[in-house]
Amino acid sequence: MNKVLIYKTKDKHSQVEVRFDQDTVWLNLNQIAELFDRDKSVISRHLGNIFKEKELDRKSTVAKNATVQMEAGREVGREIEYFNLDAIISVGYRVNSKRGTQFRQWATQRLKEYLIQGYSVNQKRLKQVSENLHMLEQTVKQIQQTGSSENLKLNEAKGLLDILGNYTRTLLTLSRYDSDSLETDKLSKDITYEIKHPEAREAIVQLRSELKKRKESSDLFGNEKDESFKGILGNIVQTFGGEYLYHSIEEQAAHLLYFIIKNHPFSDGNKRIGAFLFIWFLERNKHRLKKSGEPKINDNGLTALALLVAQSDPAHKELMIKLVINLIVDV
DNA sequence: GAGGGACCTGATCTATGACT
DNA sequence: AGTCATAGATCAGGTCCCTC
Repeated sequence: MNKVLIYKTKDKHSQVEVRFDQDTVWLNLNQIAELFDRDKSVISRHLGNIFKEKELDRKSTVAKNATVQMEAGREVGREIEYFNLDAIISVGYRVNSKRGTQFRQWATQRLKEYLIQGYSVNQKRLKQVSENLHMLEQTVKQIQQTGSSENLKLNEAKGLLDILGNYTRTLLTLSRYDSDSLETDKLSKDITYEIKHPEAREAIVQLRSELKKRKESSDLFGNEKDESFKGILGNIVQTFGGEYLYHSIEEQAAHLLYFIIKNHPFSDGNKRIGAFLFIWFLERNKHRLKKSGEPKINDNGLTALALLVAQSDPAHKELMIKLVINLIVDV
């Protein structure tokens, strides 16, 4: 949830863009300076004192936000500190200006309206997203059942793309897939196998020789174009503060599938390798792939997923990742 | 104590030239 | 041609010092 409103001072001489997010408002140093009609050095000093005197906790009132802005005719990405309403109000008392009082009244009123409006919009969107996602999952499952005995042929794959395309278009009309809709407590955090390049490489070599026997692979199959495959694996297992950035087996597997298909690290066979390593990785982690004796995802389901990922818009990466996770997560 | 100007530091980008 | 290092420009955020 993130919304920007414009606050205009009563004399209309200045206006400030105010970000509403997580039940509070956020302003950066320059905006606070503009708001209270004081030099930014004054605001900086007041904020310093507020935190030094422990009137407020810096950690809970300051957020760094990556912003891209125009500077001297070029785009510059910066991490700018934003201060929440508590910090702004504290500064307002210290600068003792009329502007401070006016702003507090305005912000409190807007915040109230925003919370009421934001809640109803969010409820509506959540319902829509869950309905659409359910339909998409059902489609993939249906395809698995109807084609379980034989591999999907090219024309079937094309038809599948059309079907999936329709559902994805519906989904894409939503402004953003809600990041909170996945129940993360159902994910398997017990990652016993960390994927490594030499072993993954060896698995691909075996896959190639199998496919070669069946004359289903070219000489370029599984040939690493550059260092990008290593980069993908590094990305999957990256850590922050001693913990995996992708905390669960499902998240790591889904990202593995997605990155291999979308980044094309191999000269040929990216979709097949992506799908193969996806299953291989889940098996190495002893992830339960079977539900009441039946595989949660079979070859054709996997083919459908690989094709769907391949034709998806990179802007909807998170949606694709969540779809993959939803199909393998224990429910 | 509050306010403001001058100045410093760090981050990020572009332009440029040397090198492979 | 592509990569890398460096300088310069610009801005955010902070400190120092002086004035009121």
